Amino acid sequence: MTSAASMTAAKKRTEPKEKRRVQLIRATIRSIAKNGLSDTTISTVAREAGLSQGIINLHFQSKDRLLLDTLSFVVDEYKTHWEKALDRAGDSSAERLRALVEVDFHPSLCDRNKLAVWFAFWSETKSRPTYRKLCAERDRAYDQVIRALFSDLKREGSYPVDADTAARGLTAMTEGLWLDMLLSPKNMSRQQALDISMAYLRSVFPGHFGDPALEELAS
Amino acid sequence: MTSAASMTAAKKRTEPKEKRRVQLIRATIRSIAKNGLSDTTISTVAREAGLSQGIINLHFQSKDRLLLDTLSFVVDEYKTHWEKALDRAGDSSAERLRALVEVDFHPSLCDRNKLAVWFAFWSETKSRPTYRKLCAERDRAYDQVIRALFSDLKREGSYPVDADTAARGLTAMTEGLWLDMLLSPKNMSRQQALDISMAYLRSVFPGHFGDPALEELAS
Amino acid sequence: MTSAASMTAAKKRTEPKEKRRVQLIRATIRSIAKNGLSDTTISTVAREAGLSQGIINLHFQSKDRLLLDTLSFVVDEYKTHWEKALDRAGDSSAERLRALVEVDFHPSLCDRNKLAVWFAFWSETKSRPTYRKLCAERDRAYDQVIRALFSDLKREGSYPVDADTAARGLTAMTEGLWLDMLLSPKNMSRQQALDISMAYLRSVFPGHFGDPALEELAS
Amino acid sequence: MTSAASMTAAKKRTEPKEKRRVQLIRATIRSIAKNGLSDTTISTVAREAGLSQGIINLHFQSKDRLLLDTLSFVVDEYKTHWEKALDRAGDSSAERLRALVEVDFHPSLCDRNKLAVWFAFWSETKSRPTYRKLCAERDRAYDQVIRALFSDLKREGSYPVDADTAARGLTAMTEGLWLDMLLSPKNMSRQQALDISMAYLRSVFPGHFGDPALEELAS
DNA sequence: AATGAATGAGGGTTCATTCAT
DNA sequence: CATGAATGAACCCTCATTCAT
Repeated sequence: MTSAASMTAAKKRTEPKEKRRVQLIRATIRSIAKNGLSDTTISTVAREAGLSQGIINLHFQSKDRLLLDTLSFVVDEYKTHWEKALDRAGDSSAERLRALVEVDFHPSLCDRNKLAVWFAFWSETKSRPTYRKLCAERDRAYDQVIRALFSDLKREGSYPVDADTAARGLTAMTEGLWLDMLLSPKNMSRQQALDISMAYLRSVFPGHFGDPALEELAS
Repeated sequence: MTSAASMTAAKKRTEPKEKRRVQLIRATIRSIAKNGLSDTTISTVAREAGLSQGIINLHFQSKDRLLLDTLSFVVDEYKTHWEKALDRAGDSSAERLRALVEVDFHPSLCDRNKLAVWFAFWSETKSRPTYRKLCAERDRAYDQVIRALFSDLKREGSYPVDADTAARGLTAMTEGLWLDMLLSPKNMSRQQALDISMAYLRSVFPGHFGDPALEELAS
Repeated sequence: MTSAASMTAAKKRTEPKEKRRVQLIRATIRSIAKNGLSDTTISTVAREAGLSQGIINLHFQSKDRLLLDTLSFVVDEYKTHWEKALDRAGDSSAERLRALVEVDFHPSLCDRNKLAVWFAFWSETKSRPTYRKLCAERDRAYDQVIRALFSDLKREGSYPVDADTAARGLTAMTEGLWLDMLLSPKNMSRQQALDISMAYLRSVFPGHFGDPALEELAS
Repeated sequence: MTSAASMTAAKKRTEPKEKRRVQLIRATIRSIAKNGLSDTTISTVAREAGLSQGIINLHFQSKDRLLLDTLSFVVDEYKTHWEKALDRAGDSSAERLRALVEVDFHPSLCDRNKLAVWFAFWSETKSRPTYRKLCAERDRAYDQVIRALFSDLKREGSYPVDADTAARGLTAMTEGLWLDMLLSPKNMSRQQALDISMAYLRSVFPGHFGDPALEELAS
């Protein structure tokens, strides 16, 4: 057997493994959304994935690991989208800020299943240091960028509000809008959430962030 | 035996029952905060209350009812404080709005244990219609009042923002601030949360809601 | 206080006690009939009696004692009726035998609640020596009398069957008829059971025990 | 791999499942006989089977279903033996009747464990419609055959007794004999029970059913 | 004598995990 | 790799018993 052949074999053995993991993580997300975290069992996840019960302890050592890896998956996905958005955005702080807000309400991140997952883990953060650690990383990086952008904008013009205060208001508002979308999607669409966020930015930085009509076209 | 004495005797038999219920509900709140909703068992609640396991099915028919009654308790408590705050507040819309915001961050409502409870139930709302119903009631009443106040204020001066949009931004921001207080209390104190909210109101209604320095003194 | 007075007082204290015991035993009988022995709890009995839960351990030391006393009650009642019937009966063996059979299907002994109790205890006899002992006493006394009567009758005429065999056949048939009355009362009335028993006696002792038409009038 | 081999493989996965079920049902029968129905727990059954507690809810969804399936098992087994006996029996009604009586006291059906089960379920029949339904089926089929045979015999000769009355007397006597065997096996052996039954048939249909000495040889 | 709140052992059941296939 | 039968700890709940009133 040639080295190339064995490599191929190795690939074949390991690559599907990663696919299975993702398949199971997606099943976990659906199960948490459908049944809640306390009613998510190895059995509900396996059923959601269309596989047998034993498979989870085969690919993850335990249910705890599955949940942690699911959280990691969502955290990483969020970070990736957010960095890509910054890369694609223009140079102006306003544009970059808008890009971040838009990605927060982009369908691929902001769907109800994933929101359910975020809040499920957040709500157990107080009792699970491991969850907290994973979430905290995301928050720190995100906060820094947002604050920097707010500082930049503040320096450009003369606005009454303190930059940090306004920045933390935005992140809080985003989280609150996510909650509203989770609790009653009929009363809060992604578009409405985006509008509310942009209105906030306009009132903090009058003159920037165009006017509502244009926003809608842009999205 | 006088009538008063017999009344006392009668009370003694029935009153403790309600006291026990409240005692157990408070234990449930602590357990949810300490262990998370999925790790809150009849046993953890009983231990938290310093009583035996059997007592919970004696006063609540099932664990499910205990949880529902706990949610009801928190919902009712919130509503009560909020109505009292409105009663005490002055006549001006600005004052009434400020009163509502202050009550949202008042220690008796906004302590970390209760926040943990709110988010625990919110996060299972998608899979538990009963939870949703209880939460929805609270939200509806609250939203209406907030929007009415925003409408009033908007009518008083000429501000650029749409009243509803701004109102929904406030409720979202409040929820987001609660989440931040739950996730990292070191980074978000009640006072900071209040400051951020008031800053939001100032930027939406320039001229109202005084200036930051005064806020701090007032609290 | 005179001696007479204290005796009266003592009576008053003890007499109702016995009444309560009987009241509770009757409630136990109803509960066993209604719920079965395995679903008869202290609570179902208390409810059936219209009294509080604690009362049973007050009058009986334990649930086990309550059940044993209930069995004793039924056993004693049966014995009493049966002895009275013999006292009232004439001198001829045939008459005495008929009297015994009639008492076995007399409404006061042979009602469905009590049948349910008999079979409930019988069915646990294998695992409960105490039950067996109580039941065995009844059986022994009853069997002896029946066999004696069969022997007497046999001696009077010349019948083909062995007396003991025929006697044991009768007791077995009686028990079987009780079971049929318990299982499907619509298919087996007291009168039918009596008819079947008398027909048995007639075929064992041709010439005795009149004919069916007369039996019916006699009952 | 041949088709036969794969069939074997397939069998190995599914067949043990049915075997386990029967194994557990047999354990249930032993437990009911040993402990009584009210003291038969999932734990006693599992211990009797030498397996773990969880296995019962794995193969039967609940304890209730285990009990129902146990009853069904005994009912079916009885029916099977009884039909086979009829098949093997000769053509004459007398022979067929004797065959039925013999099967009622055949060791494989009439052992004390199974009798305990029959009476355990019968005694709860009043409070459990599901038990009643299962038992009623057995009774109906059995009664019809017995009555038909009694009718046939009656038509053959001229006997004084009503066929139905005599038939119902036999079934009742059989049940009563079973009870006696359960309550005091020392006083009632299978042979004695058979003798008593045959004596009954002889006295109802004089001339048929040979004489006792021959019976003994035949069994 | 009677109540009913409280207890805690033990019931049925669920479920994460293991392991033979 | 994947399965699913089997395990047993831990869950929720019931219930016989105790005890303060």
